Amino acid sequence: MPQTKVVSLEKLKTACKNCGLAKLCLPLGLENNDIERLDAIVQRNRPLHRGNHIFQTGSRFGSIYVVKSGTIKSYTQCPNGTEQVVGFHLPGEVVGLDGIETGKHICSAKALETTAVCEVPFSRLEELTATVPGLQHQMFRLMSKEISKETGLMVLLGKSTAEERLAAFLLSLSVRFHSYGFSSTEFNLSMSRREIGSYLGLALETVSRLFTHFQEERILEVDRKHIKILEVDRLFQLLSDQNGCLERLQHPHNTETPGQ
Amino acid sequence: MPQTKVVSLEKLKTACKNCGLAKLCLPLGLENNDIERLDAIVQRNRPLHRGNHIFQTGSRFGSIYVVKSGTIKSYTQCPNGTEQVVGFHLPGEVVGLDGIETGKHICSAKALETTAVCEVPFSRLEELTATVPGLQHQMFRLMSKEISKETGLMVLLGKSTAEERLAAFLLSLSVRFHSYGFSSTEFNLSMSRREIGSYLGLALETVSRLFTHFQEERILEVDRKHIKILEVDRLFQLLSDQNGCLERLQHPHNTETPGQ
DNA sequence: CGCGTTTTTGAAACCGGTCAAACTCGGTGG
DNA sequence: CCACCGAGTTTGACCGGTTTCAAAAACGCG
Repeated sequence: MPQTKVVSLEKLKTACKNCGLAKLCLPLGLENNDIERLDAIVQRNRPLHRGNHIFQTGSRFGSIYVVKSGTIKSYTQCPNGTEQVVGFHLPGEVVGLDGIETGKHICSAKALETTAVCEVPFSRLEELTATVPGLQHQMFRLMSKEISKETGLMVLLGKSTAEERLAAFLLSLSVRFHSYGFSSTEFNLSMSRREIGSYLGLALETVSRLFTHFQEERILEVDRKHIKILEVDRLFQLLSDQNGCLERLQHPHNTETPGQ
Repeated sequence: MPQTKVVSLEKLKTACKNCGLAKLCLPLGLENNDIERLDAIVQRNRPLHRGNHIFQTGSRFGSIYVVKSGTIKSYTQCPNGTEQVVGFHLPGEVVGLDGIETGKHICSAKALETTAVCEVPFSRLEELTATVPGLQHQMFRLMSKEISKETGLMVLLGKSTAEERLAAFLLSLSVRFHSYGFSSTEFNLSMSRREIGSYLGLALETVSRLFTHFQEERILEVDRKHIKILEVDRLFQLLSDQNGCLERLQHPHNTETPGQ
């Protein structure tokens, strides 16, 4: 392997720190200048405060966003006032793909805590994906992953009990935190019980009861927003008993290299 | 407008008849030879019989498929034997996008009746999307639509009652049949009560009861697989009462031209 | 015609939702 | 410094929609 490859990887790591989207390029070994070109179109906005919106339902779609730190909640507002959470986005994850089809966002996205995002203007990204073939493939993969993730959630919401849903949710968070370099067993929930419930199709009281139940069972230690997972295996058991198919669908983060 | 444009549209219609994917190009006005190139990579396989698989869970991903006629069901098999339906695909709709990310399909797809599909080898499609910029955008739109559709279903499964789910399902079928040139008020269900229930997260008995209930209410006429919608408005009412947000999410088939 | 599959219908059990009240915590202002 | 307030959470009791179990009926197919 020539020296340029090493330099390229070094560049990549820097770019990766700047913007989670660059992670996409890693399996691909893009050329030096390609990475710079990707990096160049990324806009780094100032951090969002709790409650700030990235975009709202119906607003014009122009960019996709990569979470650098913090948490983004995407949700829809029903006419009767209640909101329905459709996703939580952790560092490294992408928000806003829903708007591509119609040119308008079909849901709103707001920060649950102080959050930094990278804005990637979509038209400029498309120019780039057209000229960098590997990048196009990565975009397809990214969107395919989003589809798989939602399919998994569908299965969860369609078949599972409240217990299974919360277990799956906690494991999903655990896996995702881990893959982004945080602890997989101890973390803070940035969302409320109500928001978890909305996401999982449960009443907030049910979520609360389940947390205390898991604590009584010594599966978790719960202190308000702080979660410590004591027995991951028992959480997994709760899923695999009924819905083994979830493991496949729910955790698309065991990213193996494609076509290999 | 020059003559070539007219010829182009003529070609398009032919291509459209051959393969639903070509529909994607319509809003774009692709050049003559571009359409031919798209058309050239499409493989037309012989019709599938009821029960035949297009692909199965874990099999290598190589192509996406466009339904020409009939119905495809995509589903996952849980280890305890029960299956979970994750989608029904009508003529004009695409199957197999889930496999792009990992290179393996995460669900199985089989024909519910005699069904014809076009096979589009993905690597060749990618070559084409890289050289035909408009086609790339259409692919992004297609995948974005898939994401929106699943988001809508998530909301449906998370919040709604059994009645609302079946109403949404019937309306979704109605809209889709209509947009593909069939009657929007009278059609045959190619799937069983059990499959509908699995898809909507309900027991098959519940689905059956709801059909008789809708019939008693004179909203539907049901004769086994044959459905006649008597009062579309009342079906819509069932949704809008609680979940007005579904209208936006559930029916991404009101395709307006993007960015306009 | 007879068999198996699908659908319908009934009755009982249960999970989770709803309503209501108590409690905790963080923040604010007297 | 503490009393107060409101949002978020916990806990309890009750209710209702769905599931489950069971059996009969309808239909499709050989």
